[in-house]
Amino acid sequence: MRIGILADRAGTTVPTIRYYEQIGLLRPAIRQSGGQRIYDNEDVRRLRFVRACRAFGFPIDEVRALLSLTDDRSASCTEARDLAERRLVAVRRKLAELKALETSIAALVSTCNSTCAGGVATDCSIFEDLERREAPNRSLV
Amino acid sequence: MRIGILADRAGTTVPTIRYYEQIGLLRPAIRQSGGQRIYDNEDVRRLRFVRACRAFGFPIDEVRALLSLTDDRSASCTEARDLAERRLVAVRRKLAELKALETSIAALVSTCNSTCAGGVATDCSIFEDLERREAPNRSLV
DNA sequence: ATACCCCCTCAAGCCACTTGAGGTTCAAGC
DNA sequence: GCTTGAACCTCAAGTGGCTTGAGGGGGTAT
Repeated sequence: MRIGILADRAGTTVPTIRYYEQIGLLRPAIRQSGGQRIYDNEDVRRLRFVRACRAFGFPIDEVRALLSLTDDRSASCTEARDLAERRLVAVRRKLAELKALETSIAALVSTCNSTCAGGVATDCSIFEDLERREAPNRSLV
Repeated sequence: MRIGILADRAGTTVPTIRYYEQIGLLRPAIRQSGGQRIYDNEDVRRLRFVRACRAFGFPIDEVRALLSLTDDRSASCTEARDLAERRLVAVRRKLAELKALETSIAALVSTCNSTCAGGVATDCSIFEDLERREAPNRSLV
């Protein structure tokens, strides 16, 4: 199959596939006489796996590690589990940050609504709140 | 005061301040004879405001908008509130994504622990789960 | 032969900084 | 007055994970 079909089947885009090939995450595709890349069902499976890992938030380097684990009969399952566990910890940390952030922004909005809605912007409570900096420290998005 | 002091007082770094100046988020600093940037307390206030906005997750362009609102006597407070509300919606969306993600990854880990811990990596339940792609669609981090 | 879509490569752009190289300024101590 | 060393300067490139754009070739249906 050609690259556009692979992209559809794996739920991603053509440039992304070429990008993955370029950084060595997917092995170089076989080419037709005209230079066009040709893929098979195994490529669909691998690309889906990569996209699933990415959707789970694994960075590319960890996807690389996971990919190689899927082929390594000498590796232990605990390596995969440990990667997943570390991901889980990271996700939970981010979740806590984001919850605190949600609380803070909601407070920003509701204070403005109850004390100054419709007034002159320069006097808005949001600016006072932002200058007092009650925002949680967080890894900037 | 010099740039290093400003960085400390605003809880950020020297290169970040220069970067903000470069992109026009902070106005160009006055220079000493030797070329070194000099700041005053108003600069501390503005930089703190910028960092607070960033900590709240506002992208640079929105920080720019918020900064100009702080000075614009003809603007309405609702403009600031609307920006904050849109931010709140975005944060809540991300929060929902992250919660779903947490559930999925936790399932990944616990299935592995109960069915295959210590086995050969190639047979790990994590890979089966990832290939079945139960990950939520999400804006990739 | 023509139209048209899909494909190709290479390069640059995005966001918000961070890092590095290589050089200058300034305050303190001798 | 001289040396040291921290703090400063500029300019360029790197980070992650793609996306976008320019400019051209391949494949197939009419």
